[in-house]
Amino acid sequence: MTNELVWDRPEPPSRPSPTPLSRALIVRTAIELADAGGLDEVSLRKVAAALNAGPMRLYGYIETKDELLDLMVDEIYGEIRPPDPSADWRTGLRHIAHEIRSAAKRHEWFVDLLGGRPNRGPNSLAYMESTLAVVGFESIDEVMGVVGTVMAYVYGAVRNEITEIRAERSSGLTEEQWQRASGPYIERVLATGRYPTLARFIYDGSHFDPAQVFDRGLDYVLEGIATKHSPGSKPGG
Amino acid sequence: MTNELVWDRPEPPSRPSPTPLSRALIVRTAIELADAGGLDEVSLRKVAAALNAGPMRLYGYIETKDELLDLMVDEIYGEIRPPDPSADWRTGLRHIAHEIRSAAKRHEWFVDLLGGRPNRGPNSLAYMESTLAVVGFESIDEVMGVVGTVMAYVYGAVRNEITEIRAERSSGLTEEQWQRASGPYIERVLATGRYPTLARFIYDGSHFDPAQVFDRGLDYVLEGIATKHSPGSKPGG
DNA sequence: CTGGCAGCGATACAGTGTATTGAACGATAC
DNA sequence: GTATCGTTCAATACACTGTATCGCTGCCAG
Repeated sequence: MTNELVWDRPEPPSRPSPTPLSRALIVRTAIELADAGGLDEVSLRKVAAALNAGPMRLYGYIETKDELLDLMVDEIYGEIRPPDPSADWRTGLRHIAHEIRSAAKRHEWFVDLLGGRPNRGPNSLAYMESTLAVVGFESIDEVMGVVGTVMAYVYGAVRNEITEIRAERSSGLTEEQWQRASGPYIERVLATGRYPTLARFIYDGSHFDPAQVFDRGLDYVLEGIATKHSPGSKPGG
Repeated sequence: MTNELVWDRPEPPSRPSPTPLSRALIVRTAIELADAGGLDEVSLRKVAAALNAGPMRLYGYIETKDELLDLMVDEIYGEIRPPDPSADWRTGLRHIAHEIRSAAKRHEWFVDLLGGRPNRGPNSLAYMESTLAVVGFESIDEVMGVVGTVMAYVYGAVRNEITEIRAERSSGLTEEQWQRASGPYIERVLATGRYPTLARFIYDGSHFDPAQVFDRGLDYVLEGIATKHSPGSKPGG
């Protein structure tokens, strides 16, 4: 008994010449999806679909989803241009801080993944290398303290900035507008008089360019380091 | 036709006097679960199960899971003791920084939620109020810049510290041990000679008490602020 | 032509947040 | 005392996640 309707099978069962895949291609696709729609758009099914593949196919190139995320982070580290090696520590660190900030603005999801787990990819290591190298004190411990402090500030500041951008986007309002006009809740709370300083800030504070805010904070940090390491107070002392 | 086996229904269909619930109780339970096993243990089903309830019952008290997370964060803010209002700005900010750090060590998940979305709960607002109030410069803009900088540093530093603790716990090794002995990967990479400073740090760096590292960085930041606002350089100028 | 093999798809499973549905209860109206 | 109503909860269902397993398919070695 010959089976009927053999001629309109859903697809010719022969392979439809699957797109060739590679780690790099998968990572690039995932980054594009994340840039467009945030980390929520990076699921193995969605990434695979964007590559005309089934979800399981990715496991031939990637151990686990976390590994994919690590690769994405390392890829972004690769976008960060190292400072001029001849630069002094201050301009070098400032350069790196700005690089991180602008990378995070290009890829907002970057900051969601940054502190999450230690990163040991090649680009990440190169980034750490050039960052440590630009600080020229002799004591390696001091170098680490300085770099760690600047990086902690950069990371926290960028995270705050991105969070604010997202809140504005999702509410369609500027933070300033939001704070002034936001649902009756904040108004009511402030009207209780229990938060006088906060109220003063919200009503009277002028809101600067985020880049300026970032730079001012960075200046505080760098100035503090310079003060503690000024000529005369030898490093290591 | 009488139904057979009516007597051994899975449960007497009358209500087994369900535990009375409340927002506060739900939040407390969720925090306990998170403290014990991280945010992964906070799913609506697990929280509900810990309260002998079905998952959907929580929705009578909570709009969405994100709201639960917000409530958890606000609860932790409530644990932070405000600084002595008579303290000068420097000791006040230092106090708050330490409070945040110790709260994050008690509740490691705290840092995962911190920068995620704006927090407007009552405890969070009270925390912001007392933080802003402790900085006594006259220009509200300057206060904001100072507080924002310190908080960015604190947030980034705490996050790094918690991340390191987690990595150590999951590998069973100290970061130092890990770096020195870790799988051949790091060794091999360092052996390429492309990361001389990094190698020097890993091999020669002495690893301090995390609390000391935190304080040193905090001192950098506070010192920088003090320098820029030293008597003579009037605030607002 | 026949076997193994490698790569890939389909299926399956346990878990998630949440919408919908329906059943049981207490209180209220007659 | 009975009927109805509204509230409160549990059960079910849905779309989605990451991933283990399995079985098919086409290619290459013999």
